[in-house]
Amino acid sequence: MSDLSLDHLKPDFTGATLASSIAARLRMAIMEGELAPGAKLRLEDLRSQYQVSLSPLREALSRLSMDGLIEVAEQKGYRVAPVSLENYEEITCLRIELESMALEKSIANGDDAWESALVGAFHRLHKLERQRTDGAPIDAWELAHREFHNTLISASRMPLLLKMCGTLHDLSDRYRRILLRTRSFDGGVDEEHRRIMDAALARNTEKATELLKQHVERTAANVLVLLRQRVEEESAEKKAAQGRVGKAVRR
Amino acid sequence: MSDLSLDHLKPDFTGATLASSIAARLRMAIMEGELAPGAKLRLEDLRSQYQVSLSPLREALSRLSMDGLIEVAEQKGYRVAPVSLENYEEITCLRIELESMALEKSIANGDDAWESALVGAFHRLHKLERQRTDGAPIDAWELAHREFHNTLISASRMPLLLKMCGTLHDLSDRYRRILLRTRSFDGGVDEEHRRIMDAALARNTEKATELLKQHVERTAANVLVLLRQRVEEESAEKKAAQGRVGKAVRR
DNA sequence: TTAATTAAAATAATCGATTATTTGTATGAG
DNA sequence: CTCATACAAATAATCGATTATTTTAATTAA
Repeated sequence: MSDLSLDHLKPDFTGATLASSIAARLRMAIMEGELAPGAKLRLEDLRSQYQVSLSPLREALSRLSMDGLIEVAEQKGYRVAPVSLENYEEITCLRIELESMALEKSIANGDDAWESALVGAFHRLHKLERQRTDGAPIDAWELAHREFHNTLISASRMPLLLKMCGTLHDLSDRYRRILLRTRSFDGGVDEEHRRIMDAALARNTEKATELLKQHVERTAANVLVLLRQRVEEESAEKKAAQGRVGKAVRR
Repeated sequence: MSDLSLDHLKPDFTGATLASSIAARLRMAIMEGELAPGAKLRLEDLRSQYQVSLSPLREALSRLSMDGLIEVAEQKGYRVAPVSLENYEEITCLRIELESMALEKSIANGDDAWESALVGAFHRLHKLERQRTDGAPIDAWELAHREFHNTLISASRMPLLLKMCGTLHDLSDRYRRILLRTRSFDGGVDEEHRRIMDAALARNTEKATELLKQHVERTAANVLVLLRQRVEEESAEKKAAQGRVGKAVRR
């Protein structure tokens, strides 16, 4: 059912190649913010940390760069993709446009298998949602959440579009996971998912896309509050640092 | 003005790294159909052909895979992305949606610099258009054409969207260049470009996006005629081959 | 004849060492 | 003191050889 590979989110690193295993581990570290946005990635450090040679490491970094999680500067090196207000707003805007389009096609084309896959994906997510208050299985929830959104649009018969939506979902998730780290249980999300599913199953395209849009926008609004705070803090720090340098130079 | 790098389309291969140089050369070979869709890419062959080691070669292939020009199968190898009716239809559909969105934003945000860049890009394209009957500078036209479409949407302030549009443009171009290889002069295209530019400069969003849509669809229709032929021929050949095998087995 | 099994060849993935480039630091001239 | 230059250290890019995996071909049994 799923055209969009979810392999890189699975917790086991038994990928066929070393490169894919390293890519998965790096991806997780970046998604969780363990590797901070904008951080420089020195090849030698990574090499010794993951105990691999340069070849698979470069391969892994290349792959992450194509998902927009890493920036590459020729001859200069790699760094974790920085975060910014503009970037998150663009990601959100594109998610709404592209996922809506995909959902519309999916509703038009979805068959019985799609319907049951959707019900199943929601069920799994719903169960994890209730367990989410006791912290532990956050990764499982992230995975189920991604899978639910992916299943929604999986009948669209547009593999490229699905890929784009998956990439945008990941980019968006990084912001959410970094900024909403200490997140409290939010029953509203679960209900939103259910209503989107219901509208999709009822083949009510208008309603489904509208609900999806609201769902994405509401999450984005929560993230944006904290992101704005963080950006302001950082620019304040920067100014303070510049002030100190100015004084030092002056004397 | 241009957020979207066009470096990889320039004819000089003086890229900073070997990997990017190889990537550019491979890209050109694929875009021109010199490396046929679906063709297997053996590392050893490429290595000896381009006189490089495996490291930069893999790096180059990774980069092309992220543009969808190459497919990677772990432990199995690389192949040139195959072509299909469905794939081309999806590319066209996405181009229309995404370029329209980008054009809309670009018209909303475009300043004086954007306007003059657009006029300049059209001028360069227009001059090459008239020379195009005498075959030679086809690459120059392709580059100017890409640059015109890119400039149209360059004021959208959405770098990710620009990147997606550029990628889709390349994918679309491969089909056009492979199938419309012996293309005769088409004055209509030039006129279409001019009308799109005029509508954009007049800030007529509705008209500009509609004209852009028609422009993309008209080109796509031309390609699709030949693509359908080709697909039919291939399936016929396949049947014939199967027939032969069947006979051989039978006797 | 077909299907399963195994050995050999071809091919992809990885490694450790080498080369090229950039970055940081110190020195000296204006 | 500032800017420029040159040197040294750090880092990225590349290479040639090695290891692991897949594909092909040959062989045998059903």
